[in-house]
Amino acid sequence: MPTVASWNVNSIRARLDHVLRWLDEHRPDALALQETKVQDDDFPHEAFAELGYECAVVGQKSYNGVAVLSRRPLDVLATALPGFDDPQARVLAVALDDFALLDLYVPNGSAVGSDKYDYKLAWLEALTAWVETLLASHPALLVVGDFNIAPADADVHDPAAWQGKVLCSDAERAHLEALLALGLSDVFRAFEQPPESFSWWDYRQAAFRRNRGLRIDLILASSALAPRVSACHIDRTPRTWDKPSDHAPVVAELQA
DNA sequence: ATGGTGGCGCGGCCA
Repeated sequence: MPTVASWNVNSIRARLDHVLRWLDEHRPDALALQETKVQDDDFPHEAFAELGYECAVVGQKSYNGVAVLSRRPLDVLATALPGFDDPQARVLAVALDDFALLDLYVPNGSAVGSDKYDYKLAWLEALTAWVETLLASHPALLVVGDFNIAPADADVHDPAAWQGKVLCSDAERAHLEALLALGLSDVFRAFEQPPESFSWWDYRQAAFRRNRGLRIDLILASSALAPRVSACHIDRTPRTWDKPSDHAPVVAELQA
C-alpha cells in the first residue's frame, strides 16, 4: 500500500535530521517537500540516497524550493507553471509508478490587497488552467503541498479572528474551489478526523502548544485516484521535536 | 501591540 506525504520543512538543511528521522520511521513511498530554501547544487541528495530515496528538486537560494523524494524511479514532468513567468521555485510535477504527483508551494500572499496577494491569486489562476490540461494527460493525479489557504472555517483555530485575512479570504478560497471543481477532492476530509486538526502553527506565542493553527497543507486526489485513497492524517509528532518546522507532514495511504 | 519566532546569511526579507 503506497504511502505519500507532503511536508513544508522550512529549510531542508536546517531540518535534515528531522526529515531523515521521519523517513526512517515511516518509510513513505514518496515525500513532497516545500520551502527547501536551497539551490539545487546544495540539495543533500546523498543523505536521502542512503535511505533509498531518489530526489527531484526545484530550488533557489534562500527562499521557496520544492522537492519530491521517492523510493521508486520518478520522471520529472514539469518544474514550473507553464506559461506563467515566475522566478520563484514553487512547482514540481513527477510521474511515479501508476500516478502523477504535483508538489506545490503556493505563494503566501502576505496580506489581502498587497502585491504579493495579487501575485498569489494570479498564480492560482495559472495553476488551475494548467492542472486541467495535466489531468487530461495524467488522470491519476495527486496535487499536494503547502496551499497557504485554509479551505474552510473548520480548518482555522479562530475563524472570527481570521475572517477575511490572508490564508482565509473569500477570493483565495474561491480559487481553491475552482481547482477542486476540476474533479479534485481534499482527501483529509474524506475520512473522520479529530476536531481542531491543523498542519501549521506559527512559531510565535506558543501557538503549537495552544493548538492555534491552520490546516493549509493539503492532499488533493483526482476523481480517478480518489477511490484508491484509503486513509489520510496529519502527523503532529515532528512538530514536537526540537527546532521543528512550523508545519507538520500530511500523509495519505493509497491502495495498490 | 505593527509585536511575537525562525531561516537565510549577515541587513533585511520572508513566512
